[in-house]
Amino acid sequence: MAIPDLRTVADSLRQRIPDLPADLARLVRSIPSGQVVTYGDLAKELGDTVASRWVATYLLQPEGPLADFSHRVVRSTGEVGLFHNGNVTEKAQLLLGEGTLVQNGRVDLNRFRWQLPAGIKPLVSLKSWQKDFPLPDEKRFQLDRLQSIGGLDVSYKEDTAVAVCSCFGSDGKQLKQHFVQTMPVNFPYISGYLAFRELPVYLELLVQMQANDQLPDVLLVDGNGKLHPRRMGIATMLGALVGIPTIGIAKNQLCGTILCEHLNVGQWEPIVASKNDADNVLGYTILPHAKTKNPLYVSVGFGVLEEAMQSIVDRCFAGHRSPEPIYHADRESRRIASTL
DNA sequence: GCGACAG
DNA sequence: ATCTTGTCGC
Repeated sequence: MAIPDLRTVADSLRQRIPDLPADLARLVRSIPSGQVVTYGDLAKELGDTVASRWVATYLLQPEGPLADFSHRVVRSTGEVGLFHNGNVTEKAQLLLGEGTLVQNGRVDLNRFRWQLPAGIKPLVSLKSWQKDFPLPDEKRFQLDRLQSIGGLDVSYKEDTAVAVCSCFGSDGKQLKQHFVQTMPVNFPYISGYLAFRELPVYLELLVQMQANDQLPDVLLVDGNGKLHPRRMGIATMLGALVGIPTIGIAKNQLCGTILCEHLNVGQWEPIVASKNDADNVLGYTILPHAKTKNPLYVSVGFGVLEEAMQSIVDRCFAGHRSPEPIYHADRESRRIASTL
């Protein structure tokens, strides 16, 4: 696959990403006085209950934009729950003032629960996009012609993302140069949907690198590839969008089952879909060195076979937990974000 | 109460 | 990811 014009790719991707905070705001404002919904009701209406945590933290922000409405959102047990200003008594008083009975700190959901109207569920659309994500023909990856390895990571200063791509030689240890891209972010972090938060800034970064004719031969991405509930983590989506081989490198396990009971340093151990589906290898876990007891979770993104993936990642280990290109991108993006 | 979810 | 004081170890 030839590398497409990334300006076009970046623009069309951004158009397909929903405005989740606006969708949540519309739902919360639609709750009538005298009625309540739960955090999970809102998440379900957005399309995935996994978004419950984001819904709760968003509504509980101290100076949040929905402060005038969020008292109508309670826990699934009926408990009134926390309030954005820390004053749980005020939340109960506001509910009582609207005619919503609060007894022993709880609302009777059978009586006061508002049925949110069924609408377009943005997270359902994103899930089906991931499930059917178009995977172009993979360029035959030549390990012996590998010249540059890029490491990608993002840090944040409030709602500004700072993405860095650190370019290393094929030895995986020598830094050649690095590129930086900053962009405001709107899409929240929701487990399983990381790509929709971080792809826009990555693509803008790669647009810049393409203009300088400095795109690496392979990209190590902070996050997962195939090791994902829908087998479509950020590394896979990014690789398929830009036509560059990618590898996903995560510091925490998102899904899957590790069959072996003990990890030996430097040894690649498979992560399978489940005990019942033990032939379905989604990725690998590896302990980079004896100093850390925390392993990494590595999976194929796009356009790389597992053998080449292991060879590339192995040569990038040099005393840190993360492969050097990712380690450098992480440190540099964090440093720049802290100056904003 | 338990499980628990990349960044 | 970020927030955040002290603390442990090389």
